[in-house]
Formats: sequence, C-alpha cells, structure tokens
Amino acid sequence: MKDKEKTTIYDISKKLNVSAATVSRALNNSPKISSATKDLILKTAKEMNYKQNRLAQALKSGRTNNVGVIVPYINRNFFSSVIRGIEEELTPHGYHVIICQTHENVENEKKQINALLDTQIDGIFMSVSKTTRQTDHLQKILDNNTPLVFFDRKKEMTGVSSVTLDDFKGGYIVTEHLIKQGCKKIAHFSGDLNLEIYTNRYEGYKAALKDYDITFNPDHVIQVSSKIEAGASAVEELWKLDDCPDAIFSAGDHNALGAIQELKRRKIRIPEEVCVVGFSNEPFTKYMELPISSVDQTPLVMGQIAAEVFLEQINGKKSRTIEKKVVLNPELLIRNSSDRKKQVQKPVAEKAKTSGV
Amino acid sequence: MKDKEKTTIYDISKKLNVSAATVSRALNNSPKISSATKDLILKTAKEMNYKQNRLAQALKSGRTNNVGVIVPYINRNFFSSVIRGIEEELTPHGYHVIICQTHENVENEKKQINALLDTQIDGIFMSVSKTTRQTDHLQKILDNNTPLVFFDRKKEMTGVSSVTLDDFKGGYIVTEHLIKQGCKKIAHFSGDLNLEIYTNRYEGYKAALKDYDITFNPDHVIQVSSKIEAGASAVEELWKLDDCPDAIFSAGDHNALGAIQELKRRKIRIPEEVCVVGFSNEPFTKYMELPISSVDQTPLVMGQIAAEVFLEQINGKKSRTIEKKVVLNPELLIRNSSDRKKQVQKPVAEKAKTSGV
DNA sequence: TTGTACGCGTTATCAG
DNA sequence: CTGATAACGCGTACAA
Repeated sequence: MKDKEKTTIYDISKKLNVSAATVSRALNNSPKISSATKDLILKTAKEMNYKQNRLAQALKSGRTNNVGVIVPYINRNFFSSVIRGIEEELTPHGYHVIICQTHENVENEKKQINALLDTQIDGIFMSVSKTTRQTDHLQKILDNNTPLVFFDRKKEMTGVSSVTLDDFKGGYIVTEHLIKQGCKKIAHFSGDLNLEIYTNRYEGYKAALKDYDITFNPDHVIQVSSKIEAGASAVEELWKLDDCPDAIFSAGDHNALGAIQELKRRKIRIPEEVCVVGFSNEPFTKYMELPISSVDQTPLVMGQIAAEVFLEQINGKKSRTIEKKVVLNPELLIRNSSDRKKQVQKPVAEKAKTSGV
Repeated sequence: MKDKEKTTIYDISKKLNVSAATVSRALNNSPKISSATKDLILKTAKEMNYKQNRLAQALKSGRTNNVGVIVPYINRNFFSSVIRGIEEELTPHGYHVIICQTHENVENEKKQINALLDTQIDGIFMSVSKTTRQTDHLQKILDNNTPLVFFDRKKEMTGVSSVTLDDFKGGYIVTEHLIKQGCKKIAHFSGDLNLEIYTNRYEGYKAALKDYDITFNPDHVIQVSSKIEAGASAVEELWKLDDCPDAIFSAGDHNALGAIQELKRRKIRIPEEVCVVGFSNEPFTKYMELPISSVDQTPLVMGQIAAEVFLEQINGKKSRTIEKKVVLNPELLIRNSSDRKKQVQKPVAEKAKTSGV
C-alpha cells in the first residue's frame, strides 16, 4: 500500500518493453499510436497505480493549473462568496485556487503578487485594497504575460478584464426607492472614496436626487469607515444639524446597522420617521428584528463570471490583450427598514448585461 | 520591460563565464563559494531580473510549498476565519494555501483529496463533511506520506494530528450557565450526530444536567438541520408537549435565531420565560436587537494553531507518525437572550490547553 | 573554490 | 506507428 516510490512512465515502459515516449503518447491520447498498445499501456498504468507528476508536466508546459485570488480579507461574506464562485467554476477545469489576503494594505498586495508570479500561477483574480493608488505593481502581472481579472474593486488599466457591480445604478435605485417612500432629505454614508465602488454609489445617489429635483445637500454626506460605531457617530453628527434627514442611504451594511441602533436609542421610528438602506446584503441584514433593506451584489455570480472570463482569455487563440468588462446589475432588497408601504418583499432587479470591448 | 523569456541560471553563467552550478550555489547561499563571485553573481542576477523557477525547484526537491485546505463551504464565517488563520501563519514561511470545498458531500471530498495529492501539495488541512463515515480515502493521504491535520471536525485516525474545540466542555458550560439562571427544563437542539462535535456538545449537556441533579428528558432533545426554519419548527414541536422547556441550548446559531423568532411570535418573553443560547458566535448573534448568547470557537486561533502543528510536523526530524491533539477552550459569551441577571457581558473562558500524545 | 555531469518526470522533435 | 534523444530549469555528488 505504501508505495513511497511513485511509478513513472519509465517503470511502465520497462515493464512493457516499449519506450517512455510511447507511454506518454498513450496517456495523452495521442492519435499517433495503435489502440492495441494504448489500451495495454493504460491498463498496466492503472495496475501499477501510476499518477502523472503534475510538476514535471508543469515544468515542461509552463502551466501549473493554479490561479491566485487576492482579496483584502478572506473571512468577509462578500469575498468568501466570490471565491466560492470562482472555485466552483474552475475546479471542473482542473484548476486550483490559491488565496491571498492583503489586509487592505498595498504593501502586502505587492508581496502577494510577487509570490504568486514566483510560483507560476496561470492567472490572477483580484480586488484591490483601499490603499492601492498606483498601478505599477499590477502592471508587472501583465508584463509577466499573466492574465489578470479584476472583480468588484478594479483599477482602470488597458488590457485588463473586470467583473463589477453597476454601483452607480445601485446608488441610484436606492435613492430613487427612498424618494418614492416620500423621503426628501436623504443622507448618504459614503465609504473610502479612493475606491471606485464608493464614488460610483455616491454619483448614483446624486444623479437620482437631480433627476427628482431634490437639492443636493453636502452636509448630508459623511464619509465613514465600515464599522458599526461609525454609523452611530454619523447619526450623532447629522442630528446636530438644523434640518435632520428623513432617510439614510449607507454604502455599507454595518454603518446602516449602527445608524439604526443610534436612531432607536433616540426613539426615532423606522421607517416612519427615517428610512434606512444599506449595501452588500450581509447575512445579518435579513435576520434582524427590523430587517434592513440592502443591495445584493450577487457575489457568487460575480465569482463564476470572473472565472468564465478567465477561461475565455486562456483558451482564446486571439490576442491576449482582449479586454472584457462585465457589469452586473444590483438587486435592491426592500425590507422593513425602508418600507413605509409594507410592500411584499421583492427584488428590484434586471438581468446582467455584459459589454465586450 | 516585457521579457517574455525568463532568465535562467544558464543565462547568468554564460554572461559571467562561470558554470551554472556556481550560479546555483551563489543563489542558495552555499558555503562552498567565494564571497567575491557570490556577490558578483547575486548582483548580475538582480540586474538581469532573475527569478527562480519554483517548478524546477519543486520537481527537484519534491516539495511545492503549497498546502491544501478542504472544508464543506468556504463562505461560512467559521471556515473562512480558520482559513484566514492558516493563511496568515503559513504565508511568512513561503507556503501558499489552496482551498477546496466539499459541499458536505463525501464524494467531492474524495475527488478533492485526489486532486490535491496529484498536484503534490506538502500537506492537507481538513474538516470532514457531514456525510463522511469511512476513512479509507483519508488513509490514502497518509499512505502518500503527506501530513494531514484535522481541524474542528475530525475522524479518529492514528498518526493524524488535530486541532479541535472542547465541545464537551462547550455543551457543559452552556448548560451550567442556564441552570444558574434558574432554568430547570433545558431543551437541546442537536446537530448531525454523525459528527463528533455535535455528540460532544450533547454529552456535555447531559453531563451538566447530571451534575446538577436535573433529570434528563429525551423529549427535550431534537436533532435539527442548521437552518433558521429548523429552529422554529423545533419550538413548535416542543411547545406541543405537556411541560414546555424554560431554556433552549442550540448547537448552532441559526437554529437559536429561528427559535427566538418563533418564541417571539408566541409572545413568550426572553430571557424571563425562556433562555436561549446558541453555538458558534456567528457575527449576527451580537448584532441582534436581542443579542444571542453563544459559544465562540476562536476560529482564527484554530487556524493558526493548525498551521503551527503542520510546521512542527514538517520540520521535525523525528518520526512522521507523531500525533498531536490540540484542544481549544470554548468561550461562552453571555448576552441578553439568556441573561436574567443583567450581568456585564464577559466571556467565561480559560486558556487553551494542549496535550501532546 | 569551481566545473562536469546527471537526474527529477514529462513532452516534443525527428528519424526510422 | 514507435524509439531515441533533447529539453524544461535547477540542485548536487563527484571530480578537478
């Protein structure tokens, strides 16, 4: 049982008095081999419990069948779900997924990229960290001729495909929904504006206000970190103002939760006096006693599509510089925290649209 | 910039008129080389932008510096946190983490193991799936001379190390806590009893009852799936009984949540009439309006320690059959759902203890 | 201290 | 259809 010594194609070739090349051909389904010897070889290979040495193969072919995924943190529902999607899509194709975390630190990002390139992965999926501004280290990936696919958090780079959410639309539909609930003074909790996702949500918010002739009030926009406490403090700030908001659109669920906690403490009724909507559809939002409206980012689908884009890029005989931008549609899940009309909960969604370039 | 052709030690050797062996020695810090040539080689290596080919290296050494992690699902807070712990501990040592999911299906588990062994990983970390009963496929890992470390969900196998929670104690301290709240009819929602973790929690529960002279009532034990609805239905069942429970100890947080929802629907006051405690300390438990008491499993620490155990095993020159069992202590976090005395929230915890064998 | 030569396991090229 | 041989890039015993 314990065959410490692995059997190689040479072992098989010796036993059968054929050359190693013939064995290799049999194993690789080469057309230039008689089916008789082929069957024989395959049979004895199985008998001898032969396993291909993927390392030798990789050394020869230059392909490892490993891909890397770089995310800020793996134990966040959104990211782990995207990774799950990638894994499920790629495993059937023989790929393995190597994961790396950056802790939102661009220095770690550089290290992880170098480490991945060192180990010869066949591609990299990534969501950039908050502190990433320059793209030189990302360019290294391309210079190395390694396919790169951004998901969710991307940087503008020519020749790089990406799968993202239509965050502008996300911000727009949330704001529109709040307006239709009768809200006229809608505050916005924004995330780190270095990230496109947050500027886009912000822009969507402003666009909706404009479309519905509501004057934009800069005092009602606060940039917060993604902590619960940050949401609570933001409410404290806002309620010092002369005219308090009648709605809050937070770019993150944790802030929304913090805001709700603080509003409750102040005996402000939700959604009657103030409506609240978050973003990300974190699992907890629907478990709350007062379920929180939120925007679902379909992370599983995002991962699957990112994987598909990668596969297309790998298999395409065409130029490597093909660039595909897939934009997924956000789904607004209306729950009690913003539902003044007690509608039946239903997603405001559309099908995903893709736009090749 | 785009050097599609990677530079090898031969390129360096040619340029410097030395042998490739000398270059190799310089790069590997061999003692049998003059510091003059060594410095020269290192310098030009950097100039020529030389990168080691890890594949060739791996082929030669038989070590890939990749490890595999097999879990039921990656996008569950507990598992993704363990993986995060492993990743953070192993990255500084040059290892990469490859992740695989089984979807709680033993057939997938077999496939993933085979795939990992194929790619020559240096070790496997795993939490077995619910449907895993036989251990033949796990034995294959050992026969292949690959280190295996179980975490959380293990199987009894000689020669395999594991890092687990003291689930018996977890069950015990929860039950004891409920008794001290004045509860006398404590129900238990158990998980799949094929898994040790759930039988141990169950045993701990029974032991505490016994120690405090409370008669065990089998009608108060229900085996449920880990869904919210399952917790609600279990309450329905229990409240059909003549004597309803005055406490619920659920082996999972989602069931506990479902139970609470159903109890509220029935206008039963928590914790005054019924105390509820869950298990796992899922993030949502502390966000609820009525925060749910739960047992923390310190997943990050679990991952870190699993990684340490692996490193010890790899580096130990001693027998490979060393077997180390690390048992972590559970932390009961008392929150409002079971706190009749309004104590200040504090963990009932002790330091981790380890027991080598 | 340095160079030579070989092996890790596979695949691809070129003859036969 | 099959066999011999080189090559992928590196490390290392052995010889010099």
